[in-house]
Amino acid sequence: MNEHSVKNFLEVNIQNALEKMGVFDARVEVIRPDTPDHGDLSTNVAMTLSKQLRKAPRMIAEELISHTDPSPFDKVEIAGPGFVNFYFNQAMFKRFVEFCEKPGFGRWDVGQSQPMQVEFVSANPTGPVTVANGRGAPLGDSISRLLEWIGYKVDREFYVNDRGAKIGHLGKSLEIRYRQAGGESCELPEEGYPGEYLLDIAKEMRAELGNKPLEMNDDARNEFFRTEAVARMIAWQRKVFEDFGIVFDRWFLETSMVESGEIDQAIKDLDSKGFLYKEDGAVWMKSTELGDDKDFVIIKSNGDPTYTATDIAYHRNKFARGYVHMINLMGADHHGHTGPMYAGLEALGYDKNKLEFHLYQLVHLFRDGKQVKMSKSSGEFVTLEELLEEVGKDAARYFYLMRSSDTHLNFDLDLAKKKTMENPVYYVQYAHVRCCAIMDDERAAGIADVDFAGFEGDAEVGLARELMWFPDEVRQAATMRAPNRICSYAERLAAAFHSFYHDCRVLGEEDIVAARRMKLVSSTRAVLKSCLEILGVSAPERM
RNA sequence: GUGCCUGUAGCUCAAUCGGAUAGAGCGUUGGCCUCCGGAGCCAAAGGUUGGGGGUUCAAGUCCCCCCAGGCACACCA
Repeated sequence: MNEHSVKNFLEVNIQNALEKMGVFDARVEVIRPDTPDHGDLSTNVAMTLSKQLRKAPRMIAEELISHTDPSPFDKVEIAGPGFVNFYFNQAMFKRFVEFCEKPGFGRWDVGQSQPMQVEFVSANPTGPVTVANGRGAPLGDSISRLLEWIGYKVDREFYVNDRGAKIGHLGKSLEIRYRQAGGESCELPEEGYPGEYLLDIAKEMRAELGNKPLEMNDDARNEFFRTEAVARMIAWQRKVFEDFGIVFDRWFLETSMVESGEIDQAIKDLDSKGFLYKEDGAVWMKSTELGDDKDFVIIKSNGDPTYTATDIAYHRNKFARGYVHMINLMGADHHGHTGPMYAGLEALGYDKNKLEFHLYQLVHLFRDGKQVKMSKSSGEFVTLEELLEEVGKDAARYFYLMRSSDTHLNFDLDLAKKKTMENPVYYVQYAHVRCCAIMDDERAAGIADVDFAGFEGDAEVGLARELMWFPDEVRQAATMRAPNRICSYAERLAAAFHSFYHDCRVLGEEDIVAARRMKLVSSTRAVLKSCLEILGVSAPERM
């Protein structure tokens, strides 16, 4: 329950009416009509109850209306096949708009402070985060924010694959770069990482440590460059995410599970449950017994655990931490990974419903109307860092978030850089700026204290009608893990405000009008600010 | 070949876990503003929701079959 929610408000009213009719178990759904002609709120409950009550929907609707407290409404109508449409009176608009500036407006307690975890990005520490896997960054962060808004305690986590062949190559590459930085002429191996970033890191280290690392014996030196490379890559990535407004609560190192024995233990447990067998020198998991379409390898014939094996151990570690729910954001290319993961965790007896894999589709960049080639060898930028430099944090985050994560994202760089109304992030931010401009005007002082009855006219009511949906939008967006819904809402609210701003003067009007409209302005400012906060976009006071 | 995602206005995308007449922005066309603002507002035109079946009071949404695009299908991570 949330007293600020218009949906909850009507749900309660309808539940009460239904109880008077002797119906106690109905699932009441409140719908926001697509046009004000259909009321401010609507319900289809008369239709859904039709079968159970063996009555025509319109008859149920009539009975429902006769048992409903009419005081909050101008009118209540039956429409179409049996919708019941509710039209708020002015006092109700006033009531809900007045919630907007209350602390906690839009927040819910559905999570009851229970711990939830969101793992996102988790890119290999072998290079910079790219624009493609960078989509997970604002997405994971905003989903986390939404979950916090509905009352969960959220841990943001980044899983670092700091083990295995690729990391070996990374360490080796760094060593070569280190030698090059010292004037040695040597070349990167075939599988090495050719990016300039390792050379930069090598130079930096060289300045600190001189020739010392090269004097170690082979094992110590390999280990040194490996761990040093990973540590410095993480530090770099962490910095980029911070510039993006994202702070991870935890960077979980895969190697920590080697030291703790968790990987071995996970494999042992899978074995003791009877899910493992040997074939072709490798150890396999019988995931087909759990409904998967093929078995997968747990231990390679060289004795190393596979990525899947360590990831099962990792998720087991997560489960042991007691989260009520875990979300794992991954690029769509990791899709094939979910089957084996679920199989492994199910085999170990965990409730797989607690773990949610959320896949996001790929990103395409467009510049000058043409798609930017994303190959690493091309000169065009591909890193998140470069994107930030080019379009700025606000536009980058907003553009990443404005589309549903399960469609491909066409990121228009030119549009993102435009400071015009075509650019949705400016459209929304500018609405906020306008609110601030009015409120900061010296004529604004003191006019808010006048009491008034409600809102008048299409522009005022239209804005009030949009404002009051914020809590329900938050709830819906959080439930669907869909920050893009907040973008849509913010754009609708901004549009309603720009329209209001055009039609209705605030400053200089007679007291009661000014006070009424100022209420809408300050409420809009508060709600827009909250929207932008969820998106991780700044809410400027002037532009 | 198998699995997943996508297909909606000229373009980019929405559409409340099945709701009413499928909506925005851009673009096009035409209007409005001596304003707290032009980084603005209003309006019009633009649709067989890829195609075909099915489920029901109701389908862009759910099920089945096609078509098209994308992504995966390793002893990589």
